[in-house]
Amino acid sequence: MTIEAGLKSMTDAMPSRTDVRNRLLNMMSGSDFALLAPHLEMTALKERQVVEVPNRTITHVYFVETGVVSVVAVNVDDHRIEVGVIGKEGLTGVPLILGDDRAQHSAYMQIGGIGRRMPAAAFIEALGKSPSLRALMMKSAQAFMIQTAHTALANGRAKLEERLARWLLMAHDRLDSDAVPLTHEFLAVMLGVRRAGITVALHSFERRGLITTRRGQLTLINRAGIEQVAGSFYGMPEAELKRLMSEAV
Amino acid sequence: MTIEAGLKSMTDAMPSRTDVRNRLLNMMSGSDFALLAPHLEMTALKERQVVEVPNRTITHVYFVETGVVSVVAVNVDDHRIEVGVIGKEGLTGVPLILGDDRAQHSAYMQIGGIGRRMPAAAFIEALGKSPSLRALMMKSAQAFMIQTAHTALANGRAKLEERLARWLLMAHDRLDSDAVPLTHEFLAVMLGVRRAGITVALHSFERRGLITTRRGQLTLINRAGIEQVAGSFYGMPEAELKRLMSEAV
DNA sequence: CAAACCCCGTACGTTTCCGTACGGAAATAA
DNA sequence: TTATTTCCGTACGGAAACGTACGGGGTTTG
Repeated sequence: MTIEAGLKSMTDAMPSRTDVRNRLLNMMSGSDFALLAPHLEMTALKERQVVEVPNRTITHVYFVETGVVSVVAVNVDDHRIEVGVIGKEGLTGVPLILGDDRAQHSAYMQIGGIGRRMPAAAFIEALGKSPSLRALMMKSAQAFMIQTAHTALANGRAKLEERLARWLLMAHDRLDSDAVPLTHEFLAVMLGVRRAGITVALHSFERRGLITTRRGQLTLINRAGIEQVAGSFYGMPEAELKRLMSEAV
Repeated sequence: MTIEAGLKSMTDAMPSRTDVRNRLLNMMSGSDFALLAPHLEMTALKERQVVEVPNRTITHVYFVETGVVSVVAVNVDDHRIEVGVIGKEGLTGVPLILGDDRAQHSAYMQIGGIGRRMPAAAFIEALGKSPSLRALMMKSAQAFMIQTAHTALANGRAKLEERLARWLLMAHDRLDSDAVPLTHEFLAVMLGVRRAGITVALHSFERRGLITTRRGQLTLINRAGIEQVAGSFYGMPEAELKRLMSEAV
């Protein structure tokens, strides 16, 4: 199926489908891809690069291929916390899918990578033309919403170590390597806790043989063990994503 | 406009628009209302009545008119926390709007009331027929999503008193009275904290003249004061709801 | 009208995490 | 190489909320 679709898109002038690593672009029908392809632009997504600013119009949607986007809710009092992450399974600009043109949250590359982007207007136009594309994008939005709900659950009920484990697993799912290139400081911002709290927790993980650490980087070496730490705070949104995407044919 | 639309729908056999108190049903076009009306059924929404069960197909959508629905995320380990509330501004069954037929979360009447409900299948069919209805429902879904994101923020960063104040304000927005008929126990479940913690916090509110309390009920008597306690954890989702609904014409 | 139940007030020791802060080691810039 | 910056390890007192529990006063039920 993938091969067939890939070959089909080869006949188009636009980016060949075979080298696209975003899962949504991969799985959508050839005709939906053809609708988007003329507007897709390959782009580097550098660490800390901002893709959405709260209260501002969304200019582009980004189909992430490698790297991880953090979506961070911000208060007027500068309280902030991550409400979701986006990687190769998704795209930024979820509000556009629901007919809103503005970002409520801050979104930026937490871990650098690459992706394809297209202007918001072109994306909206394509959505208007294709019910099947719309359906797929809405399932993606739904998956993101489930993730956010579980972030709320974890924030309210889980301990620091459980939340940290959950975050590492979500990042790992979206990376091609076991290395997570992040400082304690940034992990702390995402989870809304002290930097020192992260340091201590990671130490504990390391002592238990779950990860190794270096300055500005940590590496998962026992994923199953980390899953055990996260317990039931990890997994449900991931299973739902799988379900939604398989339903989407 | 409302009058005109109201008169128009009077010509139909189905529920007259004038006595409908759900804001979405109020504001949608006469033709969209006509699309739904034949399937709408007036229904009592009793305290603790379950409207959605996790992992089960959604049978009906409920347009709430009075009362408050709690949407509660549940873990396999029975950790639970409220991720959103729905009142007269919205409807239950948000996943249906996004093309999913299942509920991820538990949803039940936290405060009893009345509403109109319709079978999921009929709702989906109506969505398929009317782009404008779809647009309105998606804006509603978007508003709910924003609320959930801010619940995640509050759960992660706010103190118990701030979160409790936020919850009381959100409930108050959806009630016609200043009385909130709830036990400490249920407030505790929603916020994911100890019952005793709620008791102490409410006491503090009462001492400060913000509320009065009775067994199984509390009454807001100084809303501005409660807003001050909630600080910036309250308000943003409410403002966004307003914006989204006014944009929706 | 008594028994049972539910709800609230209160208490105490404990856990978790915070705020803050300081110094040293590693990386980067000059 | 040296200076500067960034990042990490560690520490300490304190705040917030937890788990648990007990009793008493309302409210419902038999």
